[in-house]
Formats: sequence, C-alpha cells, structure tokens
Amino acid sequence: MKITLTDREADIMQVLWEHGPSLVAEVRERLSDTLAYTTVLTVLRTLQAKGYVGYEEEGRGHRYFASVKQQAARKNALQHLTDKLFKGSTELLMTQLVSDQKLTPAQIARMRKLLAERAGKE
Amino acid sequence: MKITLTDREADIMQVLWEHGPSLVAEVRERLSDTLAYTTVLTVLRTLQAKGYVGYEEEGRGHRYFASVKQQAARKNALQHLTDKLFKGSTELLMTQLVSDQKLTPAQIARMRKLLAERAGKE
DNA sequence: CTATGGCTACTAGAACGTTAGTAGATATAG
DNA sequence: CTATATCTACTAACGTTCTAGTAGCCATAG
Repeated sequence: MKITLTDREADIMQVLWEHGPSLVAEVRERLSDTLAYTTVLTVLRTLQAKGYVGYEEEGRGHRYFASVKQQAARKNALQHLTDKLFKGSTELLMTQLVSDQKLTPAQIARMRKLLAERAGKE
Repeated sequence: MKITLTDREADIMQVLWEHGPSLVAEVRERLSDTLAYTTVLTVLRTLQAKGYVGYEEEGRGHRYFASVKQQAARKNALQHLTDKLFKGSTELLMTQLVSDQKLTPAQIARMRKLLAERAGKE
C-alpha cells in the first residue's frame, strides 16, 4: 500500500502513532500548532477517507487510531525523497547525512555497530 | 536560505543540476515525463520567482541555470523529512534505511568506511 | 423541560500545485 | 516580403491542501 502524507497529516499521524487511539480533542492537544477543533477533525476525516486511520465509537465521539504502520509511512517517504532528490540512491542519501555533521560521536558509533551487524548477516 | 521544492520542481532542478544551464526545450527533453513546452516554461518561471533558478538571454530564448546548490536542496528536504516523520532524529532515519535492506554488501562496506573516517575526525 | 456544551457532518474559501492554451514577439525560410 | 516556427508572457482551469465556520445531534445540568 502506497502511503503519502501531507505535512499536516503527518503531524496528526505522529500523534496517533505515539499516543495510540485518541479522541479528536486529545489529538488536538498533542499538536504543537494550535488548530481549531474542527480543523483537526477535518484532517482526521481526510486520513480516514485515505484509509490511513480508523475509529471506534466511544460515547458520543470517535476514538481514532492509525491503521497504517509508522514504519510503512517512513519507508514510503524515504523512497519518495530518494527518488526525487537522490537519483534513487540510498547510498547517496546516507552519504549526505553523514557528511552533514548531524551525528554525534556516540551516534556514529551506534551506526557503525548497526552496519557491522548488517554486514555480518549477509 | 530555505529551499522547498514540489515534486515537479524537483524534476526540473534535477535536470539543471545534472546538465547545467539549459534552454527550455532542453530541459523538456531531459524530463522522463512528457510535458507541454509551456508547462516546463511555467515551472521554470515559478522556480525563478522563488529564486531557485536564474537565466541568461540567449538568442531569442533564455538559458536557465540553477542558482541554489543541489546539496542545499537535499539538506533542506532531509531536514524536513526528519522533522516530520522521524521526530527530528537523523539516527532514527539512518537506522530505518539500514534496516530496510536496501543496501548491497558493497554499499554497506562503503558506508562503514565513511563512518570510520568521520569517527576519526572527531 | 430547556439550555448548554461537546461532538460529528457538511460546506467553503484561500492558497498552492499542475498542466496547458492563447497571444504576441521575433527570427528565419522561401 | 510573407509565412512559419520558436520563444516568452499571460491566463486559466482543475485538483489538493489547509483551515475553519455553520448546522444539527444528543447528553446532561439546572
């Protein structure tokens, strides 16, 4: 399943992934930007129309939950970015990340370990 | 400078980065999707309005060139993705990439080397 | 019973993205 | 010189995104 999230949709999916099934008001509170209640609801309904969330009735309201995996969304987004700006090369993308000085020595150490393990499995 | 490219804009910038200053017709030919001449022109003008490309007069036409670096666009896009879907964590993003099985043994070896060099510099 | 608060459904409008047509200028072929 | 091809500028239409208002339902406080 292909998953493409707009910026705002990603914000809201993030809340659902992180905090689990939530009421509209709960999602709204968790967002860093302040949006009208109805705005949050509208985005949730869009996500539902796309099949990315579902909900259960709860009292008078709905409790929304993510129906796609965060991992899948991440994978899709990375694939898209790789295709659009890195000529489809994951290696190119990683090289850029490493070169960008965005990792602490500890993080680099962990990445090296991860790669060593991955290499061992081949 | 903040750089955000739409999908189509990215396609066109890619041509300019890869092949250097180009006429509209040249850009058009290089694109994998077939678009009307005027469509390509419109996108180029949008990019120009955003300050991402410039042009020089050449004969009757314009020769467009990228005025932002590919590296900068890549960095911006990565930052955006990291913020939106990876809680701002580059490490998380890299972990996902490595776990995704998208690297060949040779690529993994190169990445390890790259990280080893980076580690040495700290 | 009535009013209030909270909730969903529906509607809408502004901004952006994508595509391309039409008009008008200009060089060039004949 | 005139017709054609090529080029930019302007306009436009359609879809999507983003935001939020209005209407209407319903439980519950008084």
